[in-house]
Amino acid sequence: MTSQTITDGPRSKHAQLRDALVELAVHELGPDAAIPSERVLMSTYDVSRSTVRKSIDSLVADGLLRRIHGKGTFVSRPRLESRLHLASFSQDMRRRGLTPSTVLLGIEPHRPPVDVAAALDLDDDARAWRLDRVRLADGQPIALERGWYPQAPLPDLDRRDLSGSLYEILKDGYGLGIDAAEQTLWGESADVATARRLDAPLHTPLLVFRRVSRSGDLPLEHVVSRYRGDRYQIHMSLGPDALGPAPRTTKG
Amino acid sequence: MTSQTITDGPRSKHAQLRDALVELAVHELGPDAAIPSERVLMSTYDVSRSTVRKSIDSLVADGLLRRIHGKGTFVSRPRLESRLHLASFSQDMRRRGLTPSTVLLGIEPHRPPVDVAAALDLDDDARAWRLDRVRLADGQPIALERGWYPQAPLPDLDRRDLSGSLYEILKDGYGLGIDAAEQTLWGESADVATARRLDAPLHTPLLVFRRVSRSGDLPLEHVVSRYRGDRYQIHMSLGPDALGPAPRTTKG
DNA sequence: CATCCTCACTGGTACGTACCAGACCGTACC
DNA sequence: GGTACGGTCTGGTACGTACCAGTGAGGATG
Repeated sequence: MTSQTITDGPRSKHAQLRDALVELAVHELGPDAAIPSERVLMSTYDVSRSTVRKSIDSLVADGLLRRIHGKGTFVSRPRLESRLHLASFSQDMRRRGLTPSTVLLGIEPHRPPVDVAAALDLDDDARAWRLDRVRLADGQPIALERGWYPQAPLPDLDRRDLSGSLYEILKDGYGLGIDAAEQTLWGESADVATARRLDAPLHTPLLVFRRVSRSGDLPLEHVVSRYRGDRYQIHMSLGPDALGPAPRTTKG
Repeated sequence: MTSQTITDGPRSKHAQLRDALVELAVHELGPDAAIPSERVLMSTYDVSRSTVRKSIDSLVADGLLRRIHGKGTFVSRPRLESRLHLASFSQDMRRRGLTPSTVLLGIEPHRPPVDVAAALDLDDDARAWRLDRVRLADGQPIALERGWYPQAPLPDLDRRDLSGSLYEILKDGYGLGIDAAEQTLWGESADVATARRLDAPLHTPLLVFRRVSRSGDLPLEHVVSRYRGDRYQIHMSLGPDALGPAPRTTKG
């Protein structure tokens, strides 16, 4: 029984309930199982129905649950859960039913390398925040990230709480929501420093993402993330709408 | 003036309001403009605030609007069109400006492993074609593939010319075009046999794709491809679209 | 036995209310 | 002039109520 109670506090009730439902769906129930009805959840957690619905709404949007009118709300098949889209690490992990956390290694202003400066549209002598973090899922190290962020639009970034979703800080703290990104992916093998940070053996295969993210036309992030290839997988659905009208595969 | 009234009827109010807001945001306002506040929209359209919020919620989820607490709700910049590609190796390489070629290692009927049989909807004792190939780009080995194909819908597959695009054979030879796939990607490190086949050093980082492809409801292919992580990169454009992954391969 | 109807569930829509929290501006104060 | 404060905008959270609509089981009816 994990029906922890929902309390008033800094964390919203629907966020707490959402976590409880993820826990329930992933760890106690399984794919295709029905979760308790909305009215049952109301009394179980002592919240209103609109709060229950808001929690479920977000999990449906994330693909973890699906609703069937007149029948109930059900846990989705895992393979439909994770699609490759513009998600932050935190969102990504929650969608997989894992609890994200972060170890902050450091944030300091530095002069970025030329390729980073070019990607962020910075002058050669400009400085930028250099943020190093280890990202964990259920307490296990998954990824090592080095991100670069321009200083001008993001003053005092070093005074923020950088243990959570940076995308939420950008959006809620600066009004700069990430809405597009270009990403390149390749493979590497872990060197000594990376292996130590990820608590992994030397030469562990890594999935390396280089991402440049924008808010509108403004480049806000250049981040290289090294994921443990043995613990992290990417799922993609290549659906029929991806093919376009032509019978042969689309180009460009 | 496009403030059409919201009426009771078969179409929900929040859906009508949503359309009205799209019209307003796209055709009357523009990027970065503020839409009327929620309380103004309430009285303008004579609906409750929760209905207003529900309409805005869905447009925020779609990326058309963004909210800033204390300031207002604003029209987003148009988001990237992102489509994914269901490309074969041959198509993929040609798009990169490289010449694809193939070394056929062998094709034989075998009893597939249980996970493969399950993915292909085969009985436990059924046999399937097992096809091993090395894929090259401009003469250099890039990927090692092991594919499984059901025998029943694909008689005489072993008599075809398997040095080119298998997807073209399926489509032109059997009338079975691949129109959907599920793909999973992770990292591995090359073992001795794989390294030799790819003419690569031991422990070369690999990008491993497992793909199950379908023609309609019929699973036609289960293939595991091991790409050299140092020679092969994947490039993708990511939009905020929750539905829309968008791997777009480019030259690495 | 088959069919229809009712009823008790499920989620879906919509309302109104209350209060909290962030952003901004003008004014009073130092 | 600069600062602090308060009023008043903004969106955010949460409650309760009412009723509509789809589903399915079980009983009444032919």
